[in-house]
Amino acid sequence: MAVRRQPTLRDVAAAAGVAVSTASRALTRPGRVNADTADRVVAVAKELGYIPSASARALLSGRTATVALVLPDVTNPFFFGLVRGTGARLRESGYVQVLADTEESAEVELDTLRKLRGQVDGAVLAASRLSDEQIAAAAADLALVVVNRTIPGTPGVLLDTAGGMVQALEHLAVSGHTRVAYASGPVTSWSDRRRREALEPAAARLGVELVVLGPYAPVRASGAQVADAAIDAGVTAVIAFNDLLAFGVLERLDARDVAVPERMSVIGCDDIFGADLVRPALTTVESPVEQAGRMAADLLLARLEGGRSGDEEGDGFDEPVDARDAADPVMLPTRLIVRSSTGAAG
Amino acid sequence: MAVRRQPTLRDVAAAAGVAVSTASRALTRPGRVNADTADRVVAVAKELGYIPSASARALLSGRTATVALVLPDVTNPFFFGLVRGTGARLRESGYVQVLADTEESAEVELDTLRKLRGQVDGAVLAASRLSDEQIAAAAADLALVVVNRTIPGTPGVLLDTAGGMVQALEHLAVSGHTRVAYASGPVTSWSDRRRREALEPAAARLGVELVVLGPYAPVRASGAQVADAAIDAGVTAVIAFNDLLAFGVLERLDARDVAVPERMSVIGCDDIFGADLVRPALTTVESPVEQAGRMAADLLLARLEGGRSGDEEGDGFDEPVDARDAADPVMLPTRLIVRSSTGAAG
DNA sequence: ATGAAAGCGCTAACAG
DNA sequence: CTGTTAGCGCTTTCAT
Repeated sequence: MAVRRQPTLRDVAAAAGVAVSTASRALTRPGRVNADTADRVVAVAKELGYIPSASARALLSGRTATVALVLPDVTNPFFFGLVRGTGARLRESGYVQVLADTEESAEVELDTLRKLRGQVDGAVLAASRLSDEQIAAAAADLALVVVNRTIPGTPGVLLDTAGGMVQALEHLAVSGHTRVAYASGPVTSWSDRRRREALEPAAARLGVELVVLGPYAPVRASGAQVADAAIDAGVTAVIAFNDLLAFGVLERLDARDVAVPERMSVIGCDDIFGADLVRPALTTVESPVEQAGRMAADLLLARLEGGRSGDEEGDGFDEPVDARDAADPVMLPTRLIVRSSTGAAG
Repeated sequence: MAVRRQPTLRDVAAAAGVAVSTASRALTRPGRVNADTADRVVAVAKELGYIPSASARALLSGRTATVALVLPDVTNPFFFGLVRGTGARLRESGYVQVLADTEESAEVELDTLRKLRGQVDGAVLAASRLSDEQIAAAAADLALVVVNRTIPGTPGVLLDTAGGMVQALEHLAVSGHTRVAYASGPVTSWSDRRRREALEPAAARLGVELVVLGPYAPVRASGAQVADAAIDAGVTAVIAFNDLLAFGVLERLDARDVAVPERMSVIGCDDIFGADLVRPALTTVESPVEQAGRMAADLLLARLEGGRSGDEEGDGFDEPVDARDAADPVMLPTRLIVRSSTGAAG
């Protein structure tokens, strides 16, 4: 501890016998200065353990080389791939990634976004709990990219879990299931709505009766209700909103001595850690989350590095809308992973 | 997008018809300014959507109100509690927590620490991959608290997993096991060394033969080797370095048709997500990780808020060592959670 | 090629 | 109680 005072550029310049401006150039633009001088400055800087002050640089340039990834819950396994994907891509471009956990609270999320403004150059917003309007408002103050949301004017990347669920339904239909339940997630979930909208016509097409259960909180504990409701409904298969819920379903079915998959097939979504660990192993929909993270970071960096919207001295007139702002969000395909929790209709 | 220019304090002051210094005081020290003036400034600030620049404030004060939690792998379930604990405690004190993932690499960790200097007021270093010397050196430049490491002069908090493992051994001994394997973790692991040092005398005391296997990479894939080695060694129980490894052991035993716990008992460590999900459910050592996080944050905040070591103009003489620097690190107790993967000796 | 000086947004003296 | 001034560490004109 007992942190010692950091050497500043002035110290380096003094020690090297040059002006601060020269030292600055030597360190940031080695080409624009005498080679010998540059070498000496660099040597001195290293010797002194000089590290440029991020605050000072940020104050001057307005850029922090830092990007935030804002998540409702860092410990949700679903986001792991996202963290890796954005992190990798950002590091490649010399950015530092910071993670912000909003604890599933819109209020905390809003507050975080406010504090972040000025601290970071931009943010990737995943599974936001905010309304479209709130996000749009926030996007006016901070470069934003959303994941699994469509906000007009804000770039985003989408995971087509609805498509994966349709694959799941097809898989069940082929196995002879004619009555299948979908255990839906939170009413506020954009993904959930999309899935129901995709499952209904698919069920009709496949000649399968679809029973929509719920909504349920997408956690393990809700699985018991789902399992009971599914048995009541007389279905032979359940598709759960996510793997956590599916885990709970498996537990409850086990407790009630309902054999899986003989009497009930179970399908989850996300392929989180543990899906292949439970017995029977869970059939689930896998999303290219890491790729989604990389793409989200790409979109953000494109804004940051590219079209710097230099509206200094804005005089009240609205800026023309950037053409790319209107671009459709990227949609990434998902796929069904078949494991032993699904089988022929009982 | 199309981020608009942020209003500065100058804008606020101008709009309120006061000097910037007055505006500054009104916003930060409402007491030291005329109430009416203060109200007006605050109103104007809100209306303009003024947000103080973190960079400017940091540049001036040298403090960023930000603390980093540095982890080898954010997606390792073991760290979840830590993230929550430090996060909660830091938020209480108005600090922002940023997570840095070092990808299990000493090099990245060192680099991260370098970049962090100046960006954050301090850092909590968990499961560092650095040498004691490297950590000590880093601690000279940045307020540091370590978790599960003992670095002279650097405060830390320890999880007594070694104690938990002794409990595990006792549990096995009571169940009649007389020959037990410990599947050890990475050679660089401080915890692993402590555990072996604690298990050996405990085994002698309990009249149990202890077979140390390994070292193994603490991942699921290594579990197969562990299981095979345990069977070879003729033990009736395995204590694994962590749950991930134990999961792998369970898988392999299942594949080889070795009944658990009838022919082999299995114990893990950490009680990560999934430990109660696998079949049979895993007996494991649970650590108060969240509490550890809270304590680590406490220690760091104490340094940050308290004894500001103001060694301006250091003249070459060493600072006297702060008394607290030498304090023994806090040690937190752990406990065994018995589930169905352990039973009487086969 | 290099130095001097201005200024990013803010706070902390120091006057008034 | 409030305005003026200086300066945090750095980059960037503008001279030289």
